[in-house]
Amino acid sequence: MSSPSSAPVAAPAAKICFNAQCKESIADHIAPRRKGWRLRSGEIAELCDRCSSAFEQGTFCETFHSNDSGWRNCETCGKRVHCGCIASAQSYGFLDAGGIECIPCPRKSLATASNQISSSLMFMQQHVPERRDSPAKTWRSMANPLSGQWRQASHMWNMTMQSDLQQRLSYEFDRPSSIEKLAPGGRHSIVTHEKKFEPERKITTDLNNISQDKYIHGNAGENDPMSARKSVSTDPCSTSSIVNFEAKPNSSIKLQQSPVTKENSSILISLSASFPSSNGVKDPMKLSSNQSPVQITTPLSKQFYPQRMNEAELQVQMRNGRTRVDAYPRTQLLPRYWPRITNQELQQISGDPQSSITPLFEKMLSASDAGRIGRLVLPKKCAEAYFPTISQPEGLPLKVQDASGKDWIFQFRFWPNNNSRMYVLEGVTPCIQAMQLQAGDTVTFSRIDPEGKLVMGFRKASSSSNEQDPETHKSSTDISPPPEDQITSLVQKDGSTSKLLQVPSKRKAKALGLKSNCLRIENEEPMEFKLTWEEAQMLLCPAPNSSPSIVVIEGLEFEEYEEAPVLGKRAYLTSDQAGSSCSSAQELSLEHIADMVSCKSGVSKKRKAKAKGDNVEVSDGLDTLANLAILGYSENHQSSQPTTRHPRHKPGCTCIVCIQPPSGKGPKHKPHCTCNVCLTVKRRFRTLELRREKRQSEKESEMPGKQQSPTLPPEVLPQPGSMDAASTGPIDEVATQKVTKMNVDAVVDEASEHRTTSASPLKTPQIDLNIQPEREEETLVQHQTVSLVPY
DNA sequence: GCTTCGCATGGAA
DNA sequence: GTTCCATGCGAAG
Repeated sequence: MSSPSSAPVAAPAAKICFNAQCKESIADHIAPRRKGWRLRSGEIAELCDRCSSAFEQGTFCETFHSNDSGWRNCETCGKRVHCGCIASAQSYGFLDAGGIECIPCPRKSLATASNQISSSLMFMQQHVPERRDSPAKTWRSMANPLSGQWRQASHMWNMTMQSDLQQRLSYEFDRPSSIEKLAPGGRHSIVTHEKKFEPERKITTDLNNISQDKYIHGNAGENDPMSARKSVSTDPCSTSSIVNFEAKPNSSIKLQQSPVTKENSSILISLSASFPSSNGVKDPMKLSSNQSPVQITTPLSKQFYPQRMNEAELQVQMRNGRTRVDAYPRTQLLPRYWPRITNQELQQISGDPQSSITPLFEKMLSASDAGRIGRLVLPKKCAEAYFPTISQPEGLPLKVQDASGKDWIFQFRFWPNNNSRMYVLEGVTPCIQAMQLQAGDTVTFSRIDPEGKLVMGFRKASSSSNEQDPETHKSSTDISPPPEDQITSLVQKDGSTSKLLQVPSKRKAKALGLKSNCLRIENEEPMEFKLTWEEAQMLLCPAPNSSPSIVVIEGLEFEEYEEAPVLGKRAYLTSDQAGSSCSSAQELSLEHIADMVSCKSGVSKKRKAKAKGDNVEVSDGLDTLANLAILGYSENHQSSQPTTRHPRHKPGCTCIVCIQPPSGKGPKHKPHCTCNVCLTVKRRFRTLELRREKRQSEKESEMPGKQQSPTLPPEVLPQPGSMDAASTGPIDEVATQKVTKMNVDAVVDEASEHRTTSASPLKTPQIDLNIQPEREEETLVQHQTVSLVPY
């Protein structure tokens, strides 16, 4: 350290220590200047010896800023880190799951940590009552699917003891309200952590936090050998007991003796550790929609339903002769049930920024789930882990909120099955229909805290198709967060003329019902669905029950739809009852068309019953396939939330759909209107016109007298005057109107972007915005006789 | 005859 | 071998 005695001899060479609270003079001709932190200017702060030493030793802020605000604790080692000044700005990093971590932490030995975890858990295991049904299966991370860090860490935990411990500790684990309720004032709330470094402080936290911490930093046992301190409190509301696992600073787990042996008592176990919340407000594993990145509570907990579970149920949680805690390994959910909900979905569901949402599980709908029976088979472990305990087969009604905030009442029940139970949610048909779900789609169950509300979200097959097959989690050590944006990026990078989507064949095939004739994918290899843009366009039809509003632009009328177009209906047309291919709209009967249009909810049961044949099954599968062409459909498509946003489009999109106000709202368009909507429509129409002319001229020059596409054999080419290549017969006007009504943008948007962009002043008396751009030459000709726009 | 309910069955994990 | 669960199927309404 420098001292005042080292003051500069020559004044011009003297400098002042950059530390404002020091201001020691530095004489560079006596001793080289010591470097400190990097300044915003890019230079390095020059410090005196004393300050520099403190900085190098990491005690600078402790010395000079101890009373300042901004102190936080490293999520890993618990060390205090000052986050409120530039001097320490590079001494810590933000964790994905929230909180901060001092830089040296990740450098610590992982192997050491792993060993210590083993020993710790072994020790704990010895003190936990034996389970009769403790499976000797490898525990797989149930942890936050968005936390790659934790998932990687937990993946190293392939130990039975972990599994067992996890099962024991999971019960009531992340249920702050219940914990607080059961042990009022006894411990810190999970949700409200304060960040102070208190050696013996007890903070309920998640096992995953601790395990993660141990794994990453490996200092758990180094500085603080495991010590046990019994801390048992009796649940005031039931016979449940609370077992606290406490930890000193820098230790991860301190074993508490498990006191619970009563057959009919429940165990409420929590872990106490000195790893305070990262954000100082909420549990780091909790999600708050206003947090970014999104943090999710690990789906370990047994959901508590104070509003439903009476005391008797709490006390009598035996099932099949087993106690509740011994019932089943609640946390050993199969990977396919791991919630892989995306940030967007979570935030959409959460709504209230003050609430945190805990993804519980998800399930891909089977054919029977999505069928008419109205029974959604629940994975047993999920049902027992996250739903209320039911002792009678009749079960109880369960209120579930969907993503749009609508409440649904399902009957949560079970029936005996092979000395076991089969859990179902009954009465889900309306909800599934409202969500337009089908086999292959995924429903997600989450819980919103603190109210404990069950929320059911969904993800269309299009959104999940690119997600990593959960089965791969078994072997993969590199578990990455859910590819929430994969779909988008996929399409964006292949957005020219085709959408490439991959479907995990195994899962898909299973979800669609191997026993049935639903779309069955035999190949283990990922199946690629390639849709040309034209094909995708042909899948579009107006949303059911949506009525267009007419917008007049330059004397032309356009139909505007509030709801996004429905995709996948082309698939319905591809097979008739006889199984023959039908690719032309005019071959449809009116009934088919009506079925198609009323796909949302207007299909009567009888009609659906009649459609039980291959036709519908094929359509189901192909509908799913067709839906792959959409992005974010499930997220944005909420019939209860009117929007003009096209499902493929993202915030900030300036396309015609996204920039126009909802139908019936906003200013009326006049022929010379110069609003964005009108300008866009005009520009794109001109583009189409120009392209049509260009192609016509090309055809005439290259193939005079021949009106067919060079890529198609003559036998499949449209006859003169036909609507398009797929339309070879007379056109049912009603059918045409229904089939071809679609959002303006859905048709012309990509046409203008993927094709010529030069403008043309050409106009035609009628603009058919329902044309297929590849066929616009024929379509526009057809316009002379077929108008889809009501006058 | 249709729908719903409850259970059984059997393939898959 | 056990358990789970998708689905079939018969009985009842």
